[in-house]
Amino acid sequence: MDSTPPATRRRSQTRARLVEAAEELFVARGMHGTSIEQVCERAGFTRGAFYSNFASLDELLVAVHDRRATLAIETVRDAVGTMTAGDRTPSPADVIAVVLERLPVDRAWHVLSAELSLAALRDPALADVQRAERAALVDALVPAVTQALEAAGLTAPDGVDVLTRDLVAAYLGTADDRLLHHDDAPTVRLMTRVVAASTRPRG
Amino acid sequence: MDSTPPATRRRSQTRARLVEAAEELFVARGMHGTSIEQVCERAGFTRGAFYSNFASLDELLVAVHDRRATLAIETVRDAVGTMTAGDRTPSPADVIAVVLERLPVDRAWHVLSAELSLAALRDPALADVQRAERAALVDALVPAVTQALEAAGLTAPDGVDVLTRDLVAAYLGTADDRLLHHDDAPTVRLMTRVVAASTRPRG
DNA sequence: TGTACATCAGTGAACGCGCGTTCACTGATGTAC
DNA sequence: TGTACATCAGTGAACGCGCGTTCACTGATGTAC
Repeated sequence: MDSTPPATRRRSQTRARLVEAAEELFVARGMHGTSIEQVCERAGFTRGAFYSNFASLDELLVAVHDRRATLAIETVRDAVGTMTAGDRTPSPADVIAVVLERLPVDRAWHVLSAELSLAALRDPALADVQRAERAALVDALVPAVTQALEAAGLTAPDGVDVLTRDLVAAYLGTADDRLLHHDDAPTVRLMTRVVAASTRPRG
Repeated sequence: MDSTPPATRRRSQTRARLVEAAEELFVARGMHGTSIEQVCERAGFTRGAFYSNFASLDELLVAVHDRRATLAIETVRDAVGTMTAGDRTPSPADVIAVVLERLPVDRAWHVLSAELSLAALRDPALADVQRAERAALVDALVPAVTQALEAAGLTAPDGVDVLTRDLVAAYLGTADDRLLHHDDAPTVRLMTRVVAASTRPRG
């Protein structure tokens, strides 16, 4: 997307500040409700700095998402690591609870995902970004699900990766309800149903 | 939302033309990528006509959604009616297949829903619109699900409405995949799983 | 049914601002010696 | 370690356009008689 990689330290710091400012503004007002000038002003630069680092707002959106996705993956890995380190072996319900609790899928994440979804429906390059991001999230979750199934004495006939993808879909499909009602129950119920229907006792 | 109801025939025609133009543009360029001037130009009016009929772009978005939602509900009812009229009694798989085939949840619908989701996260009034729209869709589907369960000799212990809501969530959670990969399989699989986990043999 | 009148929906011109984009420049950063 | 120089990142002013918003107006629509 960007032709020249950030060479100097100064440059990468500028990029980082622009990306952070853009993230805050995109969440608050939407990507198309945000002007390049607003991003630069919040980051403490003049508009020229933007053009020296990015070609378009879309490119900024991708950078914002790269950052978010990286943080999300790290958080998931940490959560999985914590479960592994404990004495008790986790059940599927434990995994669902822990992931729900730790996943940084808050209002901000949801807003940015919706923005990316919209952009992806209009630009194939952004569709690839979205697909890659979703896949990375699923990959990061697979070990947790695998481990939980083993602990519970269950197998997933279609494969753990398929089950994990279904769980993420269930999670995202109930996102509107969850965020607007502030109630995890529908999400937990649907995810539990998915696990029940997609697993069998080991043997 | 709008203080004065469309009184005269002329007025309601103007509104309708503005709403249609807005829908096309919102789908193509996004709500915030669309200017009031563009809407008016496409509808064949000057900008004053917009201000004579709507207070803001948000109000136009609501009008666009009201129209879409009405059409979607009608389509679903027709599909349900068709199934009822036939000789065979439908199975759950039939219901899933028919609804998937007939639901007007194409790219355009998805774009508009994403726009509404975004707007709803910033404006409680729009969140109510979104909630009502989702609820109306679920309500329209409940008879089809009820009928399919009866035909298959199944009951839904948590209630058909809950199951239907889960099915819609499953459908929406796989929307990105479905639209980007042009593959219904993940959706069908997830919905089938939900039915399997949420029903029991009648008895 | 026709005429006179009142209402009001949409016109179109005008104002001005925010912002995208460009570009000659400056001063900060890194390098060679 | 210090100095001279080259590079290049970000500045800030300038240009102009698209568009939001307003408003006095006109001519289309509906009503009273």
